[in-house]
Amino acid sequence: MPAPHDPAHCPGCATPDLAFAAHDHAHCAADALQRAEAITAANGARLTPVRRRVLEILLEDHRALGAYDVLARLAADGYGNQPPIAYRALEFLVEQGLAHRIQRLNAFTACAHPGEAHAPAFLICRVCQSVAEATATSARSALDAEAAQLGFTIERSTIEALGLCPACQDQP
Amino acid sequence: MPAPHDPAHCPGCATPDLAFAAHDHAHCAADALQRAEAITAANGARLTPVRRRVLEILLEDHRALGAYDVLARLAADGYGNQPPIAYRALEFLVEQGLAHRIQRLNAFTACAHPGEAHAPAFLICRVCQSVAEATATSARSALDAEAAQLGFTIERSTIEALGLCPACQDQP
DNA sequence: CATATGTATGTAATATCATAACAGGTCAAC
DNA sequence: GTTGACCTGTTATGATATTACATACATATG
Repeated sequence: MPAPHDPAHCPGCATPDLAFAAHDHAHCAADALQRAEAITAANGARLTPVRRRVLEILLEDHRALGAYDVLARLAADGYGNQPPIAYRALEFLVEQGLAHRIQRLNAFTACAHPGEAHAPAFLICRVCQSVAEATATSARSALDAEAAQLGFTIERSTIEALGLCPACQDQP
Repeated sequence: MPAPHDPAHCPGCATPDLAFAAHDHAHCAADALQRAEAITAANGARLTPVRRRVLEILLEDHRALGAYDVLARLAADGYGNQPPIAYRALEFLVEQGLAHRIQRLNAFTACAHPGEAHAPAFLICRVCQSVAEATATSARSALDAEAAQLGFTIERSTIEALGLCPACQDQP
């Protein structure tokens, strides 16, 4: 079992705005993969070659990829090139908390904080397409409170924002 | 120009949980149509027969309909039955603030509060499929604050929750 | 009234996203 | 080494959405 993640050794990982902060991305991705091994093992699930490869592809940068983009990459690597190949691997990663689906984009992104229980909000830059995970704890609890007042019980909620990331704001 | 909307005369309309409250839905829908006339006129836009009909269809109940569902209804009424017919009318209604798109469902719902500036959260019942608009003011401002802290500027945000409405909770 | 202009609608074709159903392969437990 | 669970491959199809172009309609203007 790998050592627990230590943000102190991961420039960028310590901040919640990982996608927007300069950081050692190779480390960031390698670390995520290592944690993925641990998490799936702990869950009794198998991080098979296809699944692992899909996670690697998603981890290449902090953006969201469509299932067919992933599929094309898989096919280039010699895996099957039918949609279910990609959808199944992506579904598995989402179930394991290793990736998230971005509703607004019909696309998927690697989870920036695997293993930590969280229900993030996504900040999507409409220029560079980068996707950051924000914690959204207070937004979510405000929403829960309002729903409760209406007698509605929330089971899952989606919070996604479209706009400009810090870098893209500076050069309009 | 129709009289301004008076919630006092619209049982249910005064509450934010319109979709879940018992109310005179015929009045609710008729009123929304009337307001739609006023709003489009004020915007210099035309509420043409197709567009009006689409709005009527969406207003039939507080649920979300897919573009192809709407299209089938239009075709039955003698309008064209190619996808752009429905998508264009829906897009128009969304632009005019008369309908909303529910990302999670790839579907559309009539706006419950047309004419009032708002950026609602949607509460979607997974059993009866009803969709309520919540104001989500505090959730949205919490989200804005967090994004601002990360240097991200939000232009549009989507807040959608899936769960159980009051009625469906009572009979599981 | 004629006609130019912008806007709306109709239609064909196609792109994009997603799943159902089944066949075959892999691997670990027994 | 057979069983059973799970994973992958493949075919087919369904669901959602857009592009491009043609036609019709409305309004403003000569």
